[in-house]
Amino acid sequence: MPATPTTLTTLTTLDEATPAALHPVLRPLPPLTAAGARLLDAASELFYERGVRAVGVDLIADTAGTTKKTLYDRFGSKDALVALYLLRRAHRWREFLLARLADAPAAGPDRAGSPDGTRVLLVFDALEAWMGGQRRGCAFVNAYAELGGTDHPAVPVVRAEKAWMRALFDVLTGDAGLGAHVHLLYEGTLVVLTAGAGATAAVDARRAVEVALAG
Amino acid sequence: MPATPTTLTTLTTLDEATPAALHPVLRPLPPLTAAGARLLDAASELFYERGVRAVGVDLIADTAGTTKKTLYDRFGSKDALVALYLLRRAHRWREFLLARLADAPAAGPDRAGSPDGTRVLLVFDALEAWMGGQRRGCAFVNAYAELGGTDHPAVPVVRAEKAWMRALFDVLTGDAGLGAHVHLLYEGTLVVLTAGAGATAAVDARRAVEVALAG
DNA sequence: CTGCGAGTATACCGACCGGTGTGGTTACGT
DNA sequence: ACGTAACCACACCGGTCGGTATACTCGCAG
Repeated sequence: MPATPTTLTTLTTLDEATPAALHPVLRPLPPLTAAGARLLDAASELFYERGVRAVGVDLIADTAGTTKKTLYDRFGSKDALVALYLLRRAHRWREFLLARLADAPAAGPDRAGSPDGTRVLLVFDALEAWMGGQRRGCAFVNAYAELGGTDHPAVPVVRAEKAWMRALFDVLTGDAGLGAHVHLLYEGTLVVLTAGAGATAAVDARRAVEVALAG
Repeated sequence: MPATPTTLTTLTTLDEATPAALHPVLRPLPPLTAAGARLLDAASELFYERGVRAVGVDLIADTAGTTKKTLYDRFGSKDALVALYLLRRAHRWREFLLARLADAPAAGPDRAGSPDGTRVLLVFDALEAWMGGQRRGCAFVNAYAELGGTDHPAVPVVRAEKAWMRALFDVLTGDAGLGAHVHLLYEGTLVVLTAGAGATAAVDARRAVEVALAG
């Protein structure tokens, strides 16, 4: 029984998928001052590329062209900055994804025999475009790997993001079992794209999704 | 094109799955002195539970009831100790898994219509037994999350482990496409078991594997 | 008896960690 | 003219990081 509420599984249509209304952890982003925005930008890139614990606040402040003082005035702590980094990334990924899905024909749920290029496959297309050949994988999985055993404020953000993706696949497929199957493929694809030895993960994933939808 | 050789994909029978012969990275484990074994044991638990970067060498030496001097005399560096931790874990997981598979009927490859309880499902049973309700997930994925962007000696160990699992699924299914599908489900299951919000990952995975094998 | 590998104990190193404090400079709203 | 929020520069804090050095004890094989 997770600490965060799981009202997400009641999601039934894409229109309800505005994250803030669905999950208190996925609150709207706070406004940022000029230096604050530079700090969050610098921190986001450094955190993603090198890991959360490997990046110190001095480096963040220097990269942003500002000072530690300003960092702590704006964000209060490094932990809060980490949580905000993941929160903003989750928002941006959802916007990126929903914008692509909004252009889809999107009649009924995606099942066997639906028109080619189902919305589920669009998610995997979006994932590939989002990743763009990067080798650092899923920011949420990475952060959880570093912080999972703690009560760090970023942990519930990670769980909320994963729950939202699962709920999205449930909606797109109209079937909880199928949604779970595709969600497992989605998470597996992210891992193999990153730490896998072969380069065929993307095409493997597409074929697997097609098999799952046809089953 | 990964730096490590990928001769693993030529694996065709389970008998060839002795890791040392297959992949130079998965070399046999070096012998350990008494204090060395205590150090590696302590380091393994601490690394897995808290993450590689979050654990200092002082803590490892104290936990093992020895000193930093001995640690550096035996292992040379923290990086080498980390790589050895993952290497030993990979060996133990493979032994655990292959022992369970050796008891299976194991006629031909697992496909649709094969006897209930295929060997592929045995892998997922073994995974669940191996994890045993832990919430810290895959040690290799976690380590890669912390070290992936570097040239740390543990990185090739992680890639070799993932490549070996992929090759194993290819052998068990007798079909590269199907092996890829099941491997994605395997990696996804590990992630969702760990960072997922719901507790149904294990049963979801079993059902998804059955669908994949039947497809 | 000697040499040596293993282990213990402890002190030390420079670098970096997250976080705070002080003081001063802009720009803006009232 | 005044207060205030945002920002910068810089010094400082205790603690921890990975790694090294010195000196000593023990068991064992030649």
